[in-house]
Amino acid sequence: MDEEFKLNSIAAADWPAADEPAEQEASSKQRRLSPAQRREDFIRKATSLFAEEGFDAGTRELARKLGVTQPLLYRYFPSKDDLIREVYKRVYLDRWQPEWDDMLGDRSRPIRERLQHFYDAYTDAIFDRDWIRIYLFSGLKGASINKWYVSIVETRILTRIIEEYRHEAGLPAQEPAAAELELAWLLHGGIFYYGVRKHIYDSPVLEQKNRAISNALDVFLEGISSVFGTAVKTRSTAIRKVSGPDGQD
Amino acid sequence: MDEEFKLNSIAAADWPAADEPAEQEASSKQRRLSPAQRREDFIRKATSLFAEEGFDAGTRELARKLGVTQPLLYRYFPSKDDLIREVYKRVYLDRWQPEWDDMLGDRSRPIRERLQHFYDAYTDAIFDRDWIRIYLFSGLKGASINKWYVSIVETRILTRIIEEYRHEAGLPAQEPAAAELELAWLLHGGIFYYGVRKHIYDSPVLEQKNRAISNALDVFLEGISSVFGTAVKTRSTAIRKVSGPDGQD
DNA sequence: CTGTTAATTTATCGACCGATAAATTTAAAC
DNA sequence: GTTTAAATTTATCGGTCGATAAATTAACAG
Repeated sequence: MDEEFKLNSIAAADWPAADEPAEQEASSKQRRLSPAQRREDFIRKATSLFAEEGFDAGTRELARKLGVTQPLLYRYFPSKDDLIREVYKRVYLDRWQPEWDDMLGDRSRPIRERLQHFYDAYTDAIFDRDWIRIYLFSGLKGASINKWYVSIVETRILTRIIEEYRHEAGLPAQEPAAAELELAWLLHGGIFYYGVRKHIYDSPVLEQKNRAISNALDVFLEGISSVFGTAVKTRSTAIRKVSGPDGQD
Repeated sequence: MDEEFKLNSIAAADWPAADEPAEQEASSKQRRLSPAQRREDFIRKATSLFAEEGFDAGTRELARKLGVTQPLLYRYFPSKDDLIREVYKRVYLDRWQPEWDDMLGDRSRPIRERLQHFYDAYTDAIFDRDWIRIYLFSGLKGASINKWYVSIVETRILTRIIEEYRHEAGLPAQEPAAAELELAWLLHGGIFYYGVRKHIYDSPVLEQKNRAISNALDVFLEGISSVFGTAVKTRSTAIRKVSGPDGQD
């Protein structure tokens, strides 16, 4: 892997000049856009097109969606692969919120609360049809940025979850063991799969996402404490019993 | 969805006649194969090719891998889509083991043991590069057989897990609530994601699959019993009872 | 060996793909 | 209004795709 990626690289629209002539507003009758705006439109529409049909979707269809002709693409991107790379960056890099890094490590709050806040926010960002489909498409394609992101999840999220759990449980601090990391993957993958079912399989999921997360965290934290051999105050406030949406059971 | 699927439809090689002239063995110098054998080879190679490159992989590349020319494909399949459908059937239908259906419902054994046996066997069958990649490719494509399979998982596996858990925990029998099913999805998705990491992301996973499953089941069963409000004998290697915060509040 | 059947190949079609070059048109500068 | 730069379109190329028709050739029956 000889590519380098950086989270939140403000790579947005900093090409020719996105702020000179009062930045033309998106009038529908506008026949020409500023290069920055046009480029932005290409990336945006390409993201949703590739998300739906995969990266084999044609450049002509993309141009048609933008109301322009196909060769225009090549004034803004040297090749289709370059466009794809821009889409990658937009999807993978620009959605990571820096505060997530601190969120999990804030020991002034109980871990149960931190995890709930984190996964609520994190899934708000990535349980998005475009994001999750492009994530899997790029994974199937073996894109290096996908493997890079997986390692980010492991170091920035899962390792930290285990570390913070161990701390709150009064266990000695240490590098998380492989089996512990695997348990964190169980939680993370289980939550992630909620998004897969919703956006890839188009399958019905429990409507209230935050409730699904809350129950998942309860099960995980309760369960992990017995497996690890030490209990931790975990339960969130209300839920005493899992039940249907209207609580009838 | 106007298609119908059936698990374990012995759809293997029952086309023209797969058993007449002593069924030619796969000699490398053989220039012509029996139609049944040729068709079988097409499906097999197509499975691995589509698994690697997606269903957009070309028919010429497929033929090349078989050492034949591309138009020959069309003597065995009316169209590429028909070939893809055959691959679907092979991957989705022929791998389901009928005994799995009973495995989960055998109340003469504790649920912990049943779940371990089931997931060991189930993942032996589906944590296969071809299977899991075609599963996701077809999901992204919106193939009806994929949606059908998801519903099979829900009715044949997840619903049963909840029912059996409730039974063993002494809870009243009832249709699993949506939130309960969602928790079963958490376990199932978490385990499934192990295969995704391994075969889609090509990411390192805990070597001993059965240990990952064992830990996952410990966490799940211990956790769910505190969330459901009733404990169940779960641990594989008998350990003390967890200090479940006794869900009554 | 001869004749027949069918498995396989050769040749090719029309559609679509990503990409390039040249012509055109818009918009802003003067 | 004229000029000028560049955004956009028109035209087109070589390659690949799925698919069809016709020619070939291997295998078997007699």
